[in-house]
Amino acid sequence: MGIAERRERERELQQKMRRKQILDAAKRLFYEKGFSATTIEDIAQEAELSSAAIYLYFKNKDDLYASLNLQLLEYLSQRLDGLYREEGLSSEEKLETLKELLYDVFDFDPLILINLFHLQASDGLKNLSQERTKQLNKLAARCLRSLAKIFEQGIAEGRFVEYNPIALGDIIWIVFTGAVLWEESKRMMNPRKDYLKQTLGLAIDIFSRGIKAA
Amino acid sequence: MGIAERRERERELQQKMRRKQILDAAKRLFYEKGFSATTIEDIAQEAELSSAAIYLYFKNKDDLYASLNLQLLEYLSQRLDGLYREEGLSSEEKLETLKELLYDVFDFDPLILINLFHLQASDGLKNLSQERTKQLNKLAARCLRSLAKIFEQGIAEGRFVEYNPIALGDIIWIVFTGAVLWEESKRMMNPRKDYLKQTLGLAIDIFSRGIKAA
Amino acid sequence: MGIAERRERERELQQKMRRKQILDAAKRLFYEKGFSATTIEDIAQEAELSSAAIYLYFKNKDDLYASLNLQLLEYLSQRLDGLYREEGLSSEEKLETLKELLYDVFDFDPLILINLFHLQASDGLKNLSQERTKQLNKLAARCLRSLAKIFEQGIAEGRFVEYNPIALGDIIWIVFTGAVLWEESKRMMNPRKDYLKQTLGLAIDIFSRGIKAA
Amino acid sequence: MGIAERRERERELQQKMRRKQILDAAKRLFYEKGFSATTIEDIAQEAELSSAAIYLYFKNKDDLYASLNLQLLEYLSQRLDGLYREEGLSSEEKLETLKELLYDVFDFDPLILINLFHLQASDGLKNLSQERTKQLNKLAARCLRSLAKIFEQGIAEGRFVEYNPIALGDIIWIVFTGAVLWEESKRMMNPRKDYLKQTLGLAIDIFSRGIKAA
DNA sequence: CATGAATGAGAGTTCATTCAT
DNA sequence: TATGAATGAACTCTCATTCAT
Repeated sequence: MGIAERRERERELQQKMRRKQILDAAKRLFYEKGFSATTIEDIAQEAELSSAAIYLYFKNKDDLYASLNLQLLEYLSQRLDGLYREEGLSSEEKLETLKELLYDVFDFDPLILINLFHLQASDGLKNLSQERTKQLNKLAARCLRSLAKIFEQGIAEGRFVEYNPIALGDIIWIVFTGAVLWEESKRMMNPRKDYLKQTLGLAIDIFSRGIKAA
Repeated sequence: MGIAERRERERELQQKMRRKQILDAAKRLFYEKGFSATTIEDIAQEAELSSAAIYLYFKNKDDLYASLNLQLLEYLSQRLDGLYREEGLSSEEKLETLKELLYDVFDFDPLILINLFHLQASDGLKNLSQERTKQLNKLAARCLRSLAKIFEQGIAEGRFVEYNPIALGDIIWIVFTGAVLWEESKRMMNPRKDYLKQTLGLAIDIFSRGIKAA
Repeated sequence: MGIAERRERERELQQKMRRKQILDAAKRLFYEKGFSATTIEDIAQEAELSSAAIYLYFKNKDDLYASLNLQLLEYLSQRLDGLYREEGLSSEEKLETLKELLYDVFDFDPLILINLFHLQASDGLKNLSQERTKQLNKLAARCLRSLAKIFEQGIAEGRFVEYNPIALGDIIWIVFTGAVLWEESKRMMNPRKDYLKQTLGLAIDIFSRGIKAA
Repeated sequence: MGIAERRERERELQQKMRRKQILDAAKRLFYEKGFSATTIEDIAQEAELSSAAIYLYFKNKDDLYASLNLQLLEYLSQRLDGLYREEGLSSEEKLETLKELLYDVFDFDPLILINLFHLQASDGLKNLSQERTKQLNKLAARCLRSLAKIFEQGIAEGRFVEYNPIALGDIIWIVFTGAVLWEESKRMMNPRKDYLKQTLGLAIDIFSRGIKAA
């Protein structure tokens, strides 16, 4: 039984590694060539597998794509939740920290993040299965809720102007996605330095000043 | 001669109408189903033509797509340029007007605007012809320049904090695209009311407060 | 009535010129790009007409192609017939003259001649109407008969070895077509000087020596 | 290991058979209907495969066509080279043998040979990839060189008149291609007996007499 | 578990040809 | 007579997906 168990565990590990292998390959390719221009065959080659093998790990192309994004959204959601629950920081400090956090998340995996926003921004969602869409939405909603909560706090503490905290959360999200996509789009034309950190930092600074109670 | 001339004019009018007919059909479909999921056949049917006829008016699918976007970008570019050159308004008033302007542009043709941002945000650009990409970039650059100029003015007048005006222009652009895509994405899940105007308004208000010189 | 007549004549002249205009354009294009790669639109543009207009003068693309070839075949047939009937020349002199004649025909219109042999050599014939095929065959047969007759004479006069004159005619034809196509094919790779005259000359010289009665 | 090896071998065999299956189907169809009138679908059906499957074995239609021709050209090239290097034969005997050899090659695969000459004679070459064209030319050049060498020998031995051996090689080639195409073209009109052997034989006999040193 | 082989379905595109004007 | 506009019918090629092994 011990043996069977070990085998079982090994198999699962193996499976997870294969999945990761495929996801990594896909991530790179989707980022480089875009979703529709990336073929399963491409991914298979990059992952050193046959294209048929992909289907052992993912139901289909869309599923693969969504899996990719869920991963990061989960991470982001956790980080935001953590920030919101952080006891030792004032709302203003939290906002300051948010700047770092968002850039951190981007830095953690820029490719996947851009993929995520592409998904949000384009065809992607329309061809996804209901179930996947639900999952993605649930996570995105959780992220936004965490953001809103931070503003709620600040308002309650009298440090922020009394705007609708949900709207404020949305705006942060908008700035984040907009900035990532925009800087990415600029980089596509002219792959120079990466201005995201600066742009995002400035945007959030201005935003902070803009909501600070007089 | 009069006859020939009239015929000529009529023919041109006819042509323009056909183009518009096709562009309208395409716009709706791209918006509904996304670029790659929309077939030429779909567009042709929607426009009540044969698919071969589409090729009389557009070189290929990409060309059709780009035409769609150029149209609006041109419009936006003109409006922004107009605003920048407006003599009677203070920088602050211009910022206030910008809010309206952006919403106007969205209202003028939401479908096409979303298509435009999808293009920026996704696969689109990668598969476009060099020439088209250049055109699009040129127009986008012009928009951004107009935005930057407005901030330049405000800073020169001492009304705005001395941030880099180009970066400020970028941030407005980011907020605009981000907001349109985000509200759109929300609407896709749950096509309720349209919150863009409010969200965009609030974002720009906060932004204005944030850059106002003390 | 005189007027009507003149008009009638003018119209016919006009028609003939248009036909020629089209045939010339087609000839050049078929030669340059090959039959199937040449579109009616191409021809129309080259002839400064609309593609629809082509159909006023030719039933369809194949018809146009065949017309082209009939023209030259007719010319060739007449020349060969003339040579055969020539009274003042011995069979050997006729063979010598044949050399010139063939090169003349080529020189008269290389494009069309190559087209003709392409037609013989490739797809062309298979998609032609029965009627056209018949016409072409009749003319080709007449050419070959003339050639055969020349050899018949030579044999009767005891100057040529007693080979089957029809076979000899075929061989001349074979050498002619083969040489034109081969030199053309060489020229396609490397458009240098034109060796046809030499090659053809040498081939026929050798052939002459080969059939000369001892 | 033995098993893996055997499987490997079996797979390769299978692959080769499929390729041959396709090539055979294509050969027949190209011959019957010509290159451009033959669709991939036709070939697929004849080979009892899906049209998509064709693309597993050949890059595209042109590639398929060229493969067909390379095959035979290679064979011909080897045979000619062998003849040229043959030690036991005099130049005259080699010429005699050439007659047989050429007919042999034709007999070996008339369809493919005619396809080859069609290719040389028509559109084909113009739409082929540079690389393929090069390959074909290289082989054709090799054939011609072998022919030229045979004549060189004969001239050196004083058995042939001192014509340019390269030109003589060309003429043989011309006669061969011309004869194949011409007899084929006659057969197309009237599929009776096959006179190629006779015609070719006679042509080369006459040619031999024509270059024999006095 | 992994894969090579195969395919169905469809996409974009081209073009000879027609027809109202 | 001439044409601009339109189209039907193909054709080549691609790709996600399946299945026997």
